[in-house]
Amino acid sequence: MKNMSVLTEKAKEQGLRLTRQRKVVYEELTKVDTHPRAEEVFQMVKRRLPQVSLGTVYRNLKTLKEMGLISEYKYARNYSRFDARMEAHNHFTCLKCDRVFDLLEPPNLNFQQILPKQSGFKVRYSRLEFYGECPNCSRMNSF
Amino acid sequence: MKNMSVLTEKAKEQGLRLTRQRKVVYEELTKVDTHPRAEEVFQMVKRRLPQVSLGTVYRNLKTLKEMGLISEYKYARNYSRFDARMEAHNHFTCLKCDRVFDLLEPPNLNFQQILPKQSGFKVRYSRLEFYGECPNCSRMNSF
DNA sequence: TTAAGTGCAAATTCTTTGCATCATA
DNA sequence: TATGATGCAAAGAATTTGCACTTAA
Repeated sequence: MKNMSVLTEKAKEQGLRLTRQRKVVYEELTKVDTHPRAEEVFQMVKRRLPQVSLGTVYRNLKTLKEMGLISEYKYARNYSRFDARMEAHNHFTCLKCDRVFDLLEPPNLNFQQILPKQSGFKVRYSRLEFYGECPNCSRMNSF
Repeated sequence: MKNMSVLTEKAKEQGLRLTRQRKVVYEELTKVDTHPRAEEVFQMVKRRLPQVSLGTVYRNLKTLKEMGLISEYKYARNYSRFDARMEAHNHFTCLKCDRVFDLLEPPNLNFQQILPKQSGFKVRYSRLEFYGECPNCSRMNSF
């Protein structure tokens, strides 16, 4: 699993230990593309490490984020969702089933179209979030 | 103040009462363009109605949102920000001073560029959020 | 008059943290 | 073996809610 070598590398690089808990949190997060919440990650990790605590999961999610290996999204809900996919991409949140989908097509946004060059705003990053019905919920036509 | 007649209208329309607290919450929110948090709205309202409670402010923000008179933004923080400006617009969040600016230029986004027509995703609305340095913090050049 | 709305405080939800102990490097 | 990480439980921060009282319509 090449993902693990990235983790090992980064950990050594930053003088951090590679504990079983940290490894499993990262492994489980790379397995899914559902942008799980901390509680959901906790449940996934718990299946493999029954003794793990929620606090440890929170601490490792924070550490992995600081290592640049995962992203945290706080948009549109009162809790965070986590994602091990690090390429720039957009999200589609289904208002019905609450799932978050990745939209991998590049956004192709022209910032200058929106932010005039002389405005003085320096964009570090941007996020484009879509909300609506996913194909599955849309098909059931019961919105 | 024409904003108030909108409130009166909507309230009558939906069989809701127009209490002093509800009125002042809305009035204060229309006065600012700083996207205040619930606690900040509470402080603004408290200056005019010292007896008001935080719970009442939360309840009224929720009600006003349901009335379609204000918007709630939960992006990027663990708390909400509220806004009485209802036209579609984008936001710029300064990573340094944490202020949120309105960007009124229309986004001019072509959804189909990002979401292929046949994808099955039905977009209800989208949000484009910029993050970076505002003109003021950018000028101080100390990021 | 009467039910929607309020004030107050307690409860909920998500997240962080202090501390004694554990285990990686 | 030294110290970064863990488990546990308690604390925090933002928000919601139950209940008796108030007030707009």
